[in-house]
Amino acid sequence: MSTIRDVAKIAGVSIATVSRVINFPEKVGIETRKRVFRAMEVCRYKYNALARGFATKRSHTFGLIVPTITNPIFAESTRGIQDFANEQGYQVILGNSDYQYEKEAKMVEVLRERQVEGLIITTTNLKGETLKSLLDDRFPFVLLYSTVRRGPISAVGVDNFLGGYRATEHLIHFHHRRIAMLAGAFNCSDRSFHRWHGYKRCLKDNHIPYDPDLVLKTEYSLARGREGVKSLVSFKNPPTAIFCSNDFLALGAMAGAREAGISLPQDLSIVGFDDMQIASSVTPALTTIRQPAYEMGELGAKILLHHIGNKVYKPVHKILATRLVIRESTTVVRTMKKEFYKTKAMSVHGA
Amino acid sequence: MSTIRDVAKIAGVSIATVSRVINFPEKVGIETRKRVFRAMEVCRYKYNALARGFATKRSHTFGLIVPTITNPIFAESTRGIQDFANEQGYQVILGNSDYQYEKEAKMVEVLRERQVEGLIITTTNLKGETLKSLLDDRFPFVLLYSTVRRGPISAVGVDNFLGGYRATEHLIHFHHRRIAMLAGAFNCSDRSFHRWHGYKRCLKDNHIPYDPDLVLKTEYSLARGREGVKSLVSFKNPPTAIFCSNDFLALGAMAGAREAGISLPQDLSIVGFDDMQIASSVTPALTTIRQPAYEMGELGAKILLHHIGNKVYKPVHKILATRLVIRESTTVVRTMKKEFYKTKAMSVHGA
DNA sequence: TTGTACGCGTTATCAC
DNA sequence: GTGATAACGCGTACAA
Repeated sequence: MSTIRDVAKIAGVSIATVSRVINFPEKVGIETRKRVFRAMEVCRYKYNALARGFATKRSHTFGLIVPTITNPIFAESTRGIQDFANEQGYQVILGNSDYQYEKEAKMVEVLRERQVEGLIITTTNLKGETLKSLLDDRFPFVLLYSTVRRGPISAVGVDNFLGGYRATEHLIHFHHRRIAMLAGAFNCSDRSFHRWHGYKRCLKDNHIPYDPDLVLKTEYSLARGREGVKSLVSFKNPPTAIFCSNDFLALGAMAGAREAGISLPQDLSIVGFDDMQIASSVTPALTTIRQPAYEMGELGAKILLHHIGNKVYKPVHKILATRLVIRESTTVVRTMKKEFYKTKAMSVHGA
Repeated sequence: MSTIRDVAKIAGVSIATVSRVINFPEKVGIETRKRVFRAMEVCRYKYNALARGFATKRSHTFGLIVPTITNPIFAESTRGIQDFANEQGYQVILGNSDYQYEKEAKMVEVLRERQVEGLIITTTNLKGETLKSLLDDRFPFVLLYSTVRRGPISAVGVDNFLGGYRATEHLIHFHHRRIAMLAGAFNCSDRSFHRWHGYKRCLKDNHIPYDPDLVLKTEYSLARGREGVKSLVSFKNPPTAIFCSNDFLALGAMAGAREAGISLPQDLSIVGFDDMQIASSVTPALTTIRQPAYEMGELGAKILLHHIGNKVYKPVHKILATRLVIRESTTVVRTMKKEFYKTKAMSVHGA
């Protein structure tokens, strides 16, 4: 590979001039410029961005750590991040933590050694050493998908508590009282934990006793959703509705329920969380809590770049709005159907 | 940030020794080693992998270009790539082409400037300048998802022709004769083109006339699948089955068909291509051509690393097996149901 | 407008 | 076992 030295020699100028042609062409005489460009062609010169990064101490790269890119919701936010980053001349190195703190910590280590200028992390452990040490070193980073309202860490996420609350409320509105929850393991994500809190609180506010047997903590996957629902419906007093901590779990639960001979949504209402693309195209279309994933990623990248660019660090916390998207996977509890529509008619009259 | 120079000074050794402690600890006396390690702690030394890359001309990075990471099938293969790469001490920079050649070309440019050691590309244009110039420069790269059986370019993919053939054959076996195809635009991917050829050929082999009106070339998305099916079923002589070029299109088609009041699979059989995770969990579960995405990615990365490591370049072509996964979205054409099962019974006797 | 010279953090090749 | 020193390719003062 030829370098600016080769180009300089061929063009009969100094390396500084070549460098200028690359970075500030207008600062170089038109004739010299042309000569340099031709010289570049002659020796098939290719710019070395890594060398620049080394010289300027700016890699124009940042690291992104997600639980796993195979979850479409993370793919979505990743696109948001990439699109903005690329536009700004940044590239992103992607790593998966599989919801394991050790992998996350290792990845942070590796990426920092690689001189990424900043990190976007969907963390598995909000309280871990990793984030603390990032903070100590004043290393630019922002959390994604986390509900952090204050403190020194920048984050963009949604109100998971409220999301859980709304999902549950929607079910209660449909007269469900035996409402189960398929939750992601709490040690994997504070998100699931907050959603569960929202669920619990909503139950309480509506004077529905909390039954711990109705809460299954499991891994975020189709397979676990499938299994979970089967165990749930085998109870002597099974739930009439399930709130799932993410759409994978919900979609898996729908499949599992059908395998168990349950008809949806008549015999079992299901609500998810995320609103991944496919959620609106399945049957019954999934009722779910929508997270604006792409926007979240975009915003996260924007904030990170801002941190990188500014000397003074002022953490920013953004809570984006979620939205309950009511589709077909939830309906009025069977025994209450007549009742429900009567009430409905009345309330319409009342309005 | 402190450097090996600082460490050397504190430990009272030369920078060469510090470097040796980092790379070949056993080559350094135990006492000196300890002193160096302590010095590292003192000045909170962090290794700079970028500087190493600069010095050794090995970035331990490679680039990955996919159409879009939001398509779960590409997320799957990406995981295969990452897992293998990380294991080998490599990181991957991810870029999206959105099936646009210009974006792909630009991305290749950017990544090469970044000194990635190799490239894995799911290309949009097999014949373009980009790949040619990569070849000219003897730059290590491998194609993913492409059917390339010979020539100078390394590739791992599946037999798209055969996949298209088998999908169509399956439909014909179910007595369908009006078989439409929802295809990805041919200028976006040779994959769709080959699948279409398989479809056409199978029709021919079974003496079914090819009707160009039954082939819709469109973008790979849920929305386009939805629209496509609606236009298809509005024909005076509508198809009884549709072969979709990928699962997104198929899933979209299922949703669209239902919106058009068609019951699945009785009135319309649908087969997809990819077998993305969700395909087995929808209703009706999607019959599709399975591609081993994760393995494909893994193998691609393996081949790339091999190319990077070896001086002599010998292209390798791997065609992985696809598999027709018959689930619930395809069935015997309505009018032929009785006929079909009679034949079936006979053939059982015959066997 | 153009050129000289140095620095960035590491590896690598010699000597000792 | 250890140290001195020259690369690596670029940016950037500063000088001309």
